[in-house]
Amino acid sequence: MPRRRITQTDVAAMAGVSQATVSFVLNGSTPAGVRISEETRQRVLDAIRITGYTANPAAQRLAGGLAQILGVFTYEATFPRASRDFYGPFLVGIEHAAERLGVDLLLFTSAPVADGRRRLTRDGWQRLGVADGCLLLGQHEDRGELQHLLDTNYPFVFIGKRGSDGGRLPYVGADYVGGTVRQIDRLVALGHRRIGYVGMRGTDQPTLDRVEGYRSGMKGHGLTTRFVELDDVAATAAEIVDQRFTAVVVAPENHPEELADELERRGRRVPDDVSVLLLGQPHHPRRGGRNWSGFSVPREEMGARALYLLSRLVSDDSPRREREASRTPAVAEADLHQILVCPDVEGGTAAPARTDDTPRTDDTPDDTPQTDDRTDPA
Amino acid sequence: MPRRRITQTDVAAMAGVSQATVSFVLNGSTPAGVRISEETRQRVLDAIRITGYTANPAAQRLAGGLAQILGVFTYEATFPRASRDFYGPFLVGIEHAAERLGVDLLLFTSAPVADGRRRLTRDGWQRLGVADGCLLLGQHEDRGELQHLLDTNYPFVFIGKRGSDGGRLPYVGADYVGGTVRQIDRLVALGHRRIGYVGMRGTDQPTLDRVEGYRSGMKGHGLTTRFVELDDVAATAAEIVDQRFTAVVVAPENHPEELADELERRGRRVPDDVSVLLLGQPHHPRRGGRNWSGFSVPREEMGARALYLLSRLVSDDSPRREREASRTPAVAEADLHQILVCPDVEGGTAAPARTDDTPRTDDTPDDTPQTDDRTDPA
DNA sequence: AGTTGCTAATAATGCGCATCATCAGATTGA
DNA sequence: TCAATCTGATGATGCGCATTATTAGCAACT
Repeated sequence: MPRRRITQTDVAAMAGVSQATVSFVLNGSTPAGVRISEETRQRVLDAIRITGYTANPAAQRLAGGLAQILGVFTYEATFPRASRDFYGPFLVGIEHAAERLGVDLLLFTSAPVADGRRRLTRDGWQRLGVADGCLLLGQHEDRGELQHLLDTNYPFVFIGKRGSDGGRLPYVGADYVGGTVRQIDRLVALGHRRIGYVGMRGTDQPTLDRVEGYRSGMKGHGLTTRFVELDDVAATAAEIVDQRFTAVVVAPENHPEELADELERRGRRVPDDVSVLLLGQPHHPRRGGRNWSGFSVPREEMGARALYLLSRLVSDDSPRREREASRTPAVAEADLHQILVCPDVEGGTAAPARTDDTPRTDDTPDDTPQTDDRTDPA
Repeated sequence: MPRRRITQTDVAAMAGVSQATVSFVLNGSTPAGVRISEETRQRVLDAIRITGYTANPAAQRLAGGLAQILGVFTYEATFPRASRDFYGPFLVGIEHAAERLGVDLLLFTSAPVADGRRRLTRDGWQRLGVADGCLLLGQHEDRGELQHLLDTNYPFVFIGKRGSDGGRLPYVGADYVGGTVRQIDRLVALGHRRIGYVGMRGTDQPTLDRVEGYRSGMKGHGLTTRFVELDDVAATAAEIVDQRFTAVVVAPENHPEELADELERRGRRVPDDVSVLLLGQPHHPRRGGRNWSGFSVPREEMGARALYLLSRLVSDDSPRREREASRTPAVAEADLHQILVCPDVEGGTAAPARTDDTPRTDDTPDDTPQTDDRTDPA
């Protein structure tokens, strides 16, 4: 029935104590040697229960406390739909975690968008302050933007592995390397030897990791790495046919659906003539699309794990936490960088190599030394 | 480079004015006859530009201003996935609108969840206060919860039409009635006469509206309404066969996919023998699912429109707005209740009635008076 | 009796901002 | 020339909370 917000002062009045006492009771422990008797504590708790008091997050935050609000900043804009399809699952995981943690989520949709990318501008990061901490997702470029966060000691967690610059940045990533290695293993087990990699020359972490996985997987079997990197899907398909690949691994951003169509247009059936493994989920699942074999990125779990991690960082950073630092262990160094397994997907685009089609009929690895199509720094 | 937040006081110092002056400049107009000369105004704006100042939303909100944060409360929990699939599109539209409005979104994931439904408890609504206003989506039950919002004059907008209780509640809904009527029209145009309705006895607004649309559509053509309301999908299919329906309209929550399978198992092909029109989108689109004919609910647009409406209500309610109320028109009464058209979807589950199969071969409406399967209050 | 030590609480302060009440100085009117 | 009016700004206050500094009360020593 109250027209006005119920404040700590209201609760205090009802319990016959001061506002400060209510605050102390709510925050559990006693900052500077302040103690509250069990009796008054109960009286205050009763008053809270009766009035249905809940803290005003804005005030909490302003006073330097925690508002139980965690932020989500997405570098990619929500539109066009494409990115939304990709980020949706992360959000689902994040929301689920938020539900379990009992926190609200703040989506920073106000940040200015320039050519499809959202920027964390100098002033933009000030708005992050309403939230106790923030999740960052997507490829970002600006190094300087991050420096601010580091400097101000604002808690944040990246979703997606950070490579070169990642030393001090907490993140939850996916094991693209391991996932890709396993795909090579699968193909080899099916008898494939001429396995191509269709990849963009992106410098983003997932691409780098997939390439690394491919290299190391092929090397492990003594096979030669062969990259196909053409802009045009049709040209790529032609190249695959020319090179007599019996299998290719493809990153989702390389239009696998169209690629398979092109292959079949050239008389190569998938997977009968050519196996195609997808290194991640299709970006734009469409009606009647193929049922891809490959691995999947545990996006929901990544989102959830990232939020849990953030939540722990936040409580570690809170002033209260620093005082009791000795009691409970802080977030372990090891937890700051989490890499999640990308489970294999059994679809319909992988099949045993056709022995009459492969250059060699025996099962032993191709051991003729060949030069790599690319210079390999490793 | 600043370690600390930049505040209005910082800006004021740089511009050689008082903090209050900065606030006035930022808020544009002059609350109580306060005037700022153009010259100082420029000096302040320059200082803001140089420092990259941005208001602290928490402080703004605490001081009774607007934080440029709009809330989203979902009555359905995010998990299980089902509801997420349904609510996702709304969120997409909402996010898009938020981007354009330059506001952040606060998702109230902290509200307690009981058997899949999130509750807006007495204390929970206090947390809404961080946001300037709030979007409510999903079926809610508790009348009392809403009363609070009304009482406190907190701006909010429902997504989804409000029926009985809707008089004073602003909402953006979908025209289920009209959409359903059009489906009947389509079927009749295809020669169908025995058109059944497969519906749950739900009392939610969409269900009520679909039933109303079906009734009025059938009546318009002088046809008899025939409802099938069985718990079991198999039994429903059997009933459809028994009744020799040549077409049925189905609500998405009634497992249309399974229903069609059951029909075909009974030797009735869809759409050759029985046309099936879906009254909304499939709730769980699955790989290789049917390409449904029917209508679609413009969920993204609903989300976006709702946020725009909310944004306008918020600025109307702000104290500043009330002062200049005479200058710009407030939100018109008419805009408070928006009903969006549900566009037809041309899928593959509608076909002309097979004349050899229908009880009558002529094209004239069935005019033999028959009693309704149900009592029709209309 | 006076000092120390301890418990249990309160008063006071500030976070950053919006807003109201006030005020100094310039201009006008009689 | 002195009050009345207008212009352009400032000071003070409070939003609701966390936190620090302070105090009141009381038992235990010396």
